[in-house]
Amino acid sequence: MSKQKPSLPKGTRDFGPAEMNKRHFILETIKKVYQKYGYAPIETPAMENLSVLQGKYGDEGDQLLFKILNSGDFLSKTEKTDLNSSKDLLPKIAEKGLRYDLTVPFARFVVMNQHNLSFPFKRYQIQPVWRADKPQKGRYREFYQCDADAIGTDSLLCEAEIVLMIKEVFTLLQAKKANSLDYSIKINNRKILSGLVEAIGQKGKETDFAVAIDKLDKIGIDKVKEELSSKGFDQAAIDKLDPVFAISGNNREKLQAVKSVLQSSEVGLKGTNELEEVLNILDSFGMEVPELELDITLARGLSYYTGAIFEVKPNNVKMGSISGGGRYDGLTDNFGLPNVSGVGISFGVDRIYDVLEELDLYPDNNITSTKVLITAFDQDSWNYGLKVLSSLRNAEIKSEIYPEPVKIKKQMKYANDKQIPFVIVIGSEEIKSGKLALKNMQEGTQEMLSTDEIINFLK
RNA sequence: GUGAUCGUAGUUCAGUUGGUUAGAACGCCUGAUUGUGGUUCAGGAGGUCGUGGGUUCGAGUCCCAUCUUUCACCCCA
Repeated sequence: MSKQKPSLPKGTRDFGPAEMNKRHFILETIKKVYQKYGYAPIETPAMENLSVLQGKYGDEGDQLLFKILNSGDFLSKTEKTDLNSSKDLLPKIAEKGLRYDLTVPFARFVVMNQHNLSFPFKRYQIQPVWRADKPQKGRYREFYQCDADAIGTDSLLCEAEIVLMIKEVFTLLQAKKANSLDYSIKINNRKILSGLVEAIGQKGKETDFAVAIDKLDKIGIDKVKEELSSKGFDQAAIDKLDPVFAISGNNREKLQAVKSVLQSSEVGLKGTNELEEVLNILDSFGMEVPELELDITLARGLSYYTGAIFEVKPNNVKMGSISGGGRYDGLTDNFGLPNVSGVGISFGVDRIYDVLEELDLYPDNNITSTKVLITAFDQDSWNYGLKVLSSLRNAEIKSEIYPEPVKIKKQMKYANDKQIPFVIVIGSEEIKSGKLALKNMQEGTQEMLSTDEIINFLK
């Protein structure tokens, strides 16, 4: 018998108590904001039928889906010739997959429950998703997304509220003011991108255009032009983009500049009008959002977006986007429910965790642990301690008793390791007098108090 | 998917041109302290050097494969 060392699948992690406390802080913050804006919680299964997932995320996305092998004798349904190609084999041996994001399962949920839902339907959903990616900085194979989506309305109020929610979440997360997260909420509209492609006479090449222009801040204008050229955009068309690359100023000024480039494109102008309306609504709220930045080059990879798109980028930490979203018109169409538009946002908890960790932004007293530990010298004291414990818990004081009356030193060490601030020591003298020793672990001081006095003190 | 990179005690890491019994710090356990943690002091336990092959009289060290880590590209939260 050889003992095997346990290990985790690539790109997955365990979380200890200290990490979970911080993660809960993030999750609770996001949840609080979602609820405040009228979103209701739902959950969907970890696995979906592959037919639901495939074809929604683009070719790259399909490759990153985790597939689940069919149960039983899965080979019995295959032919010898299927073994020649993974493409032929796959659908015969796997019909389920792990969810890749929360938006597509949500669209499925909406279609399946359309007759029970009241539209517009606003839901939030906080669950893990899985991607068969190669792990690297800020990239895991299992990670949590926190989505809020509003479906069944075209109102641009939803877009505006998304901006407000993003701002509120990141304001609340920065409980510790010593450092701060410098971030931008980037916004754009897929219709503007489509309009640009149309305006330069390259209609049909939207995807290549989006992929290339999205890299602008990373690789620069020249490289983007090179990439466009290599994707078959002719030089005259590329040159027409120069005014776009030159756009600067505040959000309103940028919008005006884009409009002039898009004069010939109906869809492009629709995009700029939508963005303008979002800015107007934000003004009506009377909220200043200096983090909001119109970025004509923002594209985002997911292929289902059709209107506004969002992305939140940290500026003082090297990390990809920590939040993203946008409007999608055709997602429920895939499942037989046309003409339903949705818009949503997703926070990437794992990346936000890494960013807050790097900037040391967690509040100091984030630990919700035991407040008092009862220790006992012998069995009689321990039995007495159970009554005390019961009283403490009835008074809603987080408390525990060391499970056995072992050496007091060991019990003390346990309290110390677990950072329990108070310890009650019970021995024969304490039982006799009814006054228990309450030790303050931080000060090292100790006083004799009755159980009631202890409860009043700790409450 | 492409290209690099890492792996030695619970943890972070040393380990010479290949050469006896693989070290340190921190942590852990025991005691100094039979009614008290965190400090101090003394002692102790703990490693088939990621895994599997190969070269060699001899491999932690060299070669190959594989898994894992980290990172860039592609793409993405």
